[in-house]
Amino acid sequence: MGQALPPWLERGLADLFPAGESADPDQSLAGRLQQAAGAERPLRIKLGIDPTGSDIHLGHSILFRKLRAFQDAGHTAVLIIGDFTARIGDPSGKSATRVQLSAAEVEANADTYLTQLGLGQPPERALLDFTTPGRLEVRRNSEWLAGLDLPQVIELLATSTVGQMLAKEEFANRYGSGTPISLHEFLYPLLQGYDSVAVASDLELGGTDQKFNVAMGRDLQRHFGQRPQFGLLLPILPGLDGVQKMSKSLGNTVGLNEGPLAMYSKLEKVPDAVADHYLTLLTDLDPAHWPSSPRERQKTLALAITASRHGLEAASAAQADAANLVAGEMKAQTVPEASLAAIPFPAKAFHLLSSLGLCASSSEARRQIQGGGVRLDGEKLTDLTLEFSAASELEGKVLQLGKKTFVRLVP
RNA sequence: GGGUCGGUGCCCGAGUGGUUAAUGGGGGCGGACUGUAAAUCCGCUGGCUCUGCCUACGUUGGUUCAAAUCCAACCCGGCCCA
Repeated sequence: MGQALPPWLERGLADLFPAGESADPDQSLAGRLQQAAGAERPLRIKLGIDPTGSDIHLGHSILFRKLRAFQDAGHTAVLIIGDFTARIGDPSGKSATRVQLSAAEVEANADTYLTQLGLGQPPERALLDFTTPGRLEVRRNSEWLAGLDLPQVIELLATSTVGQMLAKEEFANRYGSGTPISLHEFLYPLLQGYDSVAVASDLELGGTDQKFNVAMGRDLQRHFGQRPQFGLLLPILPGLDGVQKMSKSLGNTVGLNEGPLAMYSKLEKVPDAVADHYLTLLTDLDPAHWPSSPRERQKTLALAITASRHGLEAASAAQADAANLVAGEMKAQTVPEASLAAIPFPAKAFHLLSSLGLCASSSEARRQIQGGGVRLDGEKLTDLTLEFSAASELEGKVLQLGKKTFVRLVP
């Protein structure tokens, strides 16, 4: 009989492989943990991130939360910034070839990522523990990938077959539907797998869509004479629509950078069907204490998640504000401010909306006004030609777009 | 390399010489409704401080009073053959 895994590790697991029950440290993670504890050697937990976008959202954060849990248990997080592989583009979950990024873009994205993960902040405020010695290694895979020579690349390619590659679901779908697959995309799983070799990983974290790549890491570690890593996969977080995965391109995300009010008011309306996933994957609340009313459940998860990012005080304030705003009252204290300094006066009302970034374009702003979606201090604007002659006319007023976007105008 | 089909707005997809930013769907945004949401119904969905002016149907040129629609070259892709 094998030992049980600790609850913090099991929470929210979608897949763990190999999942042997024995005490064999090569087949059972419980065995491996025990062996590590006995040898006082922390495990090396690999998580690769693809710095292709600049904003981290809750969907990403479930992996970081798990990585943090390993850190807090004394293990070493090996965060691999895929600066080299980002220039290829991960074909996972993609229906088309990804755009390749320039080295400069990738580097800028990587910096933004680390900042959002909490670089420079104390562990209690940050997503990852950046400060405790021995808990974090940040590596870039260009360190080892950029220097590979052709014979080494060929060795990598030789470990896998076209049939294996085409067995990967995304490739199969694309091939089957006639969507182009460039040859270099086959290199991605191999290079990501080689990352595991380069950092001698004991366990790799990933979403369920990463199973192929994580398994590839095991194959390559074996090929290069290393002990293969465990693969620990977490579910893909459904987005705010409750159906598709959370993804920026689908517009169903909650960004870690969002303010408390925006975060809370988005989260309090996640569809009931996915509320439990959010509670499991994004909070530490004990399921025994989850409220039974669906509406209360939404509020609980929204409060807990917002608090984990902004602190309980700010989250509670956001909760109160959200209730007020929905009730149509204008009491919010935490309405973000927008400066009028850059607006040239006289200014048309629709120009104001686009210049302040509430609307994507001034044409859209006109349409919103026509559609009755714009209010100033609670009063609906209807006149397209409305013009303000000076900033002083607007200072201190609250401009509202739709039900959830508010901005307090300041000089 | 050869043959063949194709590249339309955020996405899919009509249109195949003639008012009009270009049918329809999806998605998105706004309004009503509601426990927030969903569902449903309604409106909007290229840009511009806009009673008008720009830019648009792969790219560049051409034919024409007039082109997304015809012609040419080029670029990109699918399929079949090599």
